[in-house]
Amino acid sequence: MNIGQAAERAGLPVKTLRYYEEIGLIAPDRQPNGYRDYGEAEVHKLRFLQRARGLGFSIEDCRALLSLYEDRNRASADVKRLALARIDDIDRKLEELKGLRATLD
Amino acid sequence: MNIGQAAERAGLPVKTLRYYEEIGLIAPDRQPNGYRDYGEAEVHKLRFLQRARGLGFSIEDCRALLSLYEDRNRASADVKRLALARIDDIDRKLEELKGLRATLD
DNA sequence: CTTGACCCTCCAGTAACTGGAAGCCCCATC
DNA sequence: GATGGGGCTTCCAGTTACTGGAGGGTCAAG
Repeated sequence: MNIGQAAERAGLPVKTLRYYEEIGLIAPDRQPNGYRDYGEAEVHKLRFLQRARGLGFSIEDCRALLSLYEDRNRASADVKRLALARIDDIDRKLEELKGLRATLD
Repeated sequence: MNIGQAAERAGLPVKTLRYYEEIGLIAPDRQPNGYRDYGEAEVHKLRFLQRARGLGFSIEDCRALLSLYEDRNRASADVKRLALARIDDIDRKLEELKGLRATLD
């Protein structure tokens, strides 16, 4: 699918998808006419990025999270450690959000 | 207190505190020697900023949240609407975080 | 065969820091 | 009272993660 539809489905601006390709995060195929060609897998990852970025994870965090996501079958110690660390981050963020919400409420 | 201690207590780099002053977010007094002088109220707000920024709220969001925080007694319709919108944001973020956590888990 | 909505690249600008140079302030120690 | 170190000041340049815009190609519809 073209970049516009992929962007729409991921909830991200077209510009951001091009930027993600530039930095080597999500590299879609190209159609014969030069247009980027996104598949379901790409859209899935883009959605993941959209959420993670919105929650304050850096691009480099996301790159690591994505590699996790891709190699979920590979169970290296590194990958496990990373996953656990991220889950800790997330739990901390959850607590913070709850606190923020309570303050506002 | 000096900027170093305030930064330490807020969990933010010294540079960031100076930046926040520059953009008019948190403006501490000055000591006779020209050093910035942070009080408890400032530290409190800085901690709030630290958390909200880490959760992906923009500086402008934070500026609004802070004004909310300061005028919590003033109950204008605007302020209420803003608070409710932010709580919605937070609830959405909470859901997203839970989803992310589940994926990783 | 033109018009409008897409798409492409490239380059410049913005948001929110981040690092570094050059220099003042303050306290401790020789 | 000079001196050394750590923390403070301003200013300016660099980085990250986009964002906007110019200039131009592509494609389906009329």
